[in-house]
Amino acid sequence: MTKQRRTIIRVLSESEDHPDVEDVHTRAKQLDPKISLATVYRTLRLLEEAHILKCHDFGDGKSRFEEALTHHHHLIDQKTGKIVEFYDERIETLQHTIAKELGYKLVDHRLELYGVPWEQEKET
Amino acid sequence: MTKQRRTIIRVLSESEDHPDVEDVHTRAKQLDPKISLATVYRTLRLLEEAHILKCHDFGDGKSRFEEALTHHHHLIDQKTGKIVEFYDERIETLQHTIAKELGYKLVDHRLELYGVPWEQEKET
DNA sequence: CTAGCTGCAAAACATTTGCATTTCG
DNA sequence: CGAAATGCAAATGTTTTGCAGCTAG
Repeated sequence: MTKQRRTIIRVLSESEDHPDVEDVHTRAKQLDPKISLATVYRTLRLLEEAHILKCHDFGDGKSRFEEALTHHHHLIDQKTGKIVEFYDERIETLQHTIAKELGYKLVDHRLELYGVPWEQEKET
Repeated sequence: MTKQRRTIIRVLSESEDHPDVEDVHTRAKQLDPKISLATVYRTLRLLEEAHILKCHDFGDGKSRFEEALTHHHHLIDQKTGKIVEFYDERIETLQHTIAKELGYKLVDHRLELYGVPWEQEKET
């Protein structure tokens, strides 16, 4: 448990959004200016493997991280890029049912909705 | 409409799986040995933008492609890497409902299930 | 003290791009 | 012919790694 790891954990626990690695590095440097990008990468991977963080890929080529405190999914606002978190028991149940119907035990799942604010369906 | 593009389209329409770019390039070279990787990348992007192909990211860092003939989702077998395709109206409906409840019009969505064959839930 | 972590710079990937050349229509 | 596509190699962006020095316990 080094100073750098504590710093990175703190950055994530103080983040309300879904920062990418660069973001985490920038925020971490605020607290410890000489922390390196490699350490950020290594620590994030470590924390993800320990199921302390969740890693997402929202379509841009970057990995975004958040604490794995609660299980939830994301709706990405195509207009503004805003990310709305949600949890819905009906989805959870249905996914287990479907997996079972296909002969599988559900181990994990990924769900992302992409939407535009209602009443605003014009294209770019 | 060049020979290379025809070749790449043919490769995809003859593929039953979800090849990554390297796979497509390898298969295309069978038909036209001097086709370049850059052309494969350019053409795949083009076909995706034309909604002729769908691009997926199943967790390894590679883009995998398939024809966009039918709307469906994927269950990835964690044991064997096998990909099972499925379509379920209940999921479709529910996703629209949830988006609407959050104040959004659903434009697109991504769903992947990760599972292990039933009766075989041991870890690696 | 010493196993394990860090920082740095270099390497490894997947993907994109500039440009001279070729091809399609 | 002229616009658009190709091939090559170099560039890009993200993530990983080798290694010497530093740190926590």
